[in-house]
Amino acid sequence: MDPIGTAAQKSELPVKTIRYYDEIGLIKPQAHSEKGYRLYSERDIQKLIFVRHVREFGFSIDTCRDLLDLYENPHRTSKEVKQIVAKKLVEIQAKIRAMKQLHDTLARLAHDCHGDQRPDCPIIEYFSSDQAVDPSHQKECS
Amino acid sequence: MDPIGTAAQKSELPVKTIRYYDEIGLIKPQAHSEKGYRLYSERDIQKLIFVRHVREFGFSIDTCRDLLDLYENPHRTSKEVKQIVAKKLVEIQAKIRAMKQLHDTLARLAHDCHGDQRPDCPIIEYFSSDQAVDPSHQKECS
DNA sequence: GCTTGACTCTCCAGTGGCTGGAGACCTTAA
DNA sequence: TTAAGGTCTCCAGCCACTGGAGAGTCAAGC
Repeated sequence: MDPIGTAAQKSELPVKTIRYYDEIGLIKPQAHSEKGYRLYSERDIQKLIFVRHVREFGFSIDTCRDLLDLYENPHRTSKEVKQIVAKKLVEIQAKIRAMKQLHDTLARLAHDCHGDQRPDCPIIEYFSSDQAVDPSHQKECS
Repeated sequence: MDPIGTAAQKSELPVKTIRYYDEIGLIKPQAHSEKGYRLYSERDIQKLIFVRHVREFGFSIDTCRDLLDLYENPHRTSKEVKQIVAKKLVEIQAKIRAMKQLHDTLARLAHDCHGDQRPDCPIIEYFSSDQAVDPSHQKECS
């Protein structure tokens, strides 16, 4: 049973984040010391590592909850897990497409811009124009 | 001189957002009515549209401020504008690369997962393993 | 003139997922 | 015994809004 600092080292998560996960009920320490210190079991630390990985893939805390439930449930089906991941894959694909559009439009504008001492600038003109439209029709990272 | 609702229609921004831009000093209305209603000039509305476009490309409000200054400044150099865009392009490229990594890793895991009624699941195993590393070494959209 | 409905105002709270800091308490080693 | 470091709770802030309450204002129709 490790105090929070040790759990932080083992899980490679900040202490603050681990306390936050406790607060929101994502991962609660198995026990508390007499003086109220959080005490994390090895199993708890495995869960912290699990959540860190899941978060690194951009899943929300809510999805972490779902995946953690599946992780803990011996009667889970791989179908459930795969569905969650498949949905995320579609999201990621959409974001990549949108960001490529943003990139290409910006790159074209930058290419057309002289980048010299004169004020004339197709980039500014593009942002000013009434016709300019978000090329992806959705915001980056939204 | 339009009240905020009309400015919202013309700029295609929510009323709340326009009030927020006033509050943070990004775009202040040219005038106020006797009763304290915000009144936006055509120039103000052009700035709102400008900022909407810039935001749609994922630039921060702070960068909007910089670009708005350049937009307003007849002595700007296109070099300054191009530098800002070039920096953003590098950011976007990095994010696209990172997201592609995430995508490919997730896609591989999904491919390897049977997605049936059994609990065995390479996705869960990957998230559980101590060795699993964020393939991009940076979080999505951070 | 009166009512109705749409518009606007300010102020406060919430979003997600933390992060930082204050101030108090606890533990451990020299 | 003292100092350093760890931990606790609580509150505030980040970004860029968004939602809602409650009050005031405006324009149209009767």
